[in-house]
Amino acid sequence: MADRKIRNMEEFASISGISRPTVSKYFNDPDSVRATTRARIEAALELYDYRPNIYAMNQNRKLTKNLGIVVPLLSDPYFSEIARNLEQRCILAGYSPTLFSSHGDPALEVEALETLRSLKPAGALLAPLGRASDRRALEKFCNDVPTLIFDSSVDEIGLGFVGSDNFQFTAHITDYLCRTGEPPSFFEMKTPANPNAHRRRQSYLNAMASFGHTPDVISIEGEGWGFEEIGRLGGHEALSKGRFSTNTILCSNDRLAIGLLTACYEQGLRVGRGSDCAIRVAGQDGHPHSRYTCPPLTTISHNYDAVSRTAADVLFAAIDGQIEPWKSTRLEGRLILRDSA
Amino acid sequence: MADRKIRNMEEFASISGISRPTVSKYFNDPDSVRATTRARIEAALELYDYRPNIYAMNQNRKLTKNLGIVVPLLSDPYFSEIARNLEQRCILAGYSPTLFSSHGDPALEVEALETLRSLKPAGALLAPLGRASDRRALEKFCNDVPTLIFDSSVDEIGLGFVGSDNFQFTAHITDYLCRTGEPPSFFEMKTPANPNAHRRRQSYLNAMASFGHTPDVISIEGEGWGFEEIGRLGGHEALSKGRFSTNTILCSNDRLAIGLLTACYEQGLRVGRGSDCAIRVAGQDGHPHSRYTCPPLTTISHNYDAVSRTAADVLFAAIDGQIEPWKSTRLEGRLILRDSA
DNA sequence: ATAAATTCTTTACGCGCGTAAAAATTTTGT
DNA sequence: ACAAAATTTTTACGCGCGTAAAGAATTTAT
Repeated sequence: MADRKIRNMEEFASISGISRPTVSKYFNDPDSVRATTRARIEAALELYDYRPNIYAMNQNRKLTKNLGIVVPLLSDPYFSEIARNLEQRCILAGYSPTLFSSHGDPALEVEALETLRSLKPAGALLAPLGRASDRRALEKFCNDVPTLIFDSSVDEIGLGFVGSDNFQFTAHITDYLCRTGEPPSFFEMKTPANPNAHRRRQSYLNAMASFGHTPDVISIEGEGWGFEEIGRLGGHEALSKGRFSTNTILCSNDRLAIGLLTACYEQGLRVGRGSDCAIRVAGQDGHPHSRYTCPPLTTISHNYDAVSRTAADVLFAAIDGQIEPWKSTRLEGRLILRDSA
Repeated sequence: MADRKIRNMEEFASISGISRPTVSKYFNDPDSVRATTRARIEAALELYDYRPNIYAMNQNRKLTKNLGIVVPLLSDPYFSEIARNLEQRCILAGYSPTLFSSHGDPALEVEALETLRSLKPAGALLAPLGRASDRRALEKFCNDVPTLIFDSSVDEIGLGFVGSDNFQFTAHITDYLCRTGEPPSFFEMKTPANPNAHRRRQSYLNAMASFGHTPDVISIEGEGWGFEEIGRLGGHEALSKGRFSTNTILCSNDRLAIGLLTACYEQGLRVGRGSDCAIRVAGQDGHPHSRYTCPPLTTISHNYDAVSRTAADVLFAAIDGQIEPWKSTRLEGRLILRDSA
């Protein structure tokens, strides 16, 4: 590899003996130039390894291939997992995804959207913070950029919504718990960040009513995104004050359940469905970590793959010009039976 | 807020009655213009909320304020945590960080660096994949962009290296384990992705030798970044074949330990330091999740804050022109005593 | 071989902004 | 009120590339 440094397309074009517009055409679609010129360009590419500046490229394109992916919190493995999945789909479809995390902060969420705007994206996949989100900012962004909302819905903005069917989630796992033991108490945060939490509580209430059981909701204090610690502390308090009316606890999400499991451990309570166990604990989400708790956590899992595939497909279709009315797609979860309940 | 859409700085300038170069100057440093003009601009800003295109801005600057942060795998909470920490420091220092994940793939790591190049970054913070990294590509990048390597070192490239003192880590926790019970066996992956693993094994061997104990290294099979599952499977095999020579196991990292804890649970082994426990398990890293395992994991924790602060400071200093010779900074870890060992 | 079709080169402009230099304006000092 | 100093406006070019149009060159068809 010759080590002369190529500064721009102009230089690369002249050094490879091809005109710049043709080189530009090549980079937009290698098949759009004659085979012989393509070969010449690629030969030069071998020698000088030049790459067009992606940001300059997108500056003057009518339709860029940029996509934005915005998630509330990358340090939550649930989001990092789904973000990774989405990124790969975008790349496979020929787009250049850029990932943003709101870090749980509504101001940063708006910031991320503004930065994203500068990329002139062809579209965006956005998982809003939820309750705390700046609705107006999101809506404005959706008006300018084809945006698919996923994970947690915010009004009827954007191209549509793709997420999990939280009613089905909770109904399904509540049903399972009722059939296999005492009906569950419901363990949740009093002021959840995510609107899905409300759906889950409601679904729990519905399910319990339909089975003829008395519901028992324990709403614990705690702000922010440190769900495990919130669950642990709330769990300690609830356990020591005997606030659970049954021996079965359905948590609003897996991270809360993980914290509760720790609280149980710390109180010497054996968790599981064996006769030697004092308590059953179940979560919701199918969090990547739930397999490795002790005991492994029974949960109802998002269909990660289907959610991200559907979300990506809807966005790609919209970018390709297929206009569809706003639509909400909610995918069912899969019950994962493990030892905790 | 008037809802006329501003397309570019030209439009915003004319609508606010200020010339574009002055507006440009304002955005680069609001204090560089007269107070009255600043007020006029900001008044217009209230009305029309325009934002300069960040990518166009950086196109023609000699020194941008862009920074790149590249980590091997965002779905590992260790990296997402340190990435978040670094991002905030960059923002506070007035930079615009962009986060990239290699997703465990060397090709994507190179891709990320190439994309990053297009941003004309003032600098980069890079945590290499390790063994699998394309050394030459990294080196070339470091030659062009002031880059600080963190977490795992690769030769003496870039401005320097900041990470944890893996020798101290393992020596310290090995010492603790020896003093409080049986000397530990060492549980690791045979082909670890991260070079730190080798230092930890070596340090374990050294420590055991210095205490006059016979070392016992169990190297398990497994490729990739699914450490928990690797640890669980390897743990099952090692446990059932009786390959641990003592009742104390020091894992090469926390994620492996988490998998091993699950294996212990599944084999009905009680983990902890109580007399009723069959086995002690310790990890290394201070993984965000280690607090919530059952039992909570004894580990030696990275000084996340100091690592990221030092890394950021070294980079900022270099960007500000302070030329220092290449230097490796390795920070000590803090022993976190919990119930598992 | 010749005409038609395709592809390439040349030329030129645009994206949204940084930045430099000279001219015009405003502010400051006295 | 006046000159000096500080700021702003005007003008112009550059960053790295997309893209359109017209003409030149090459390939394909007959």
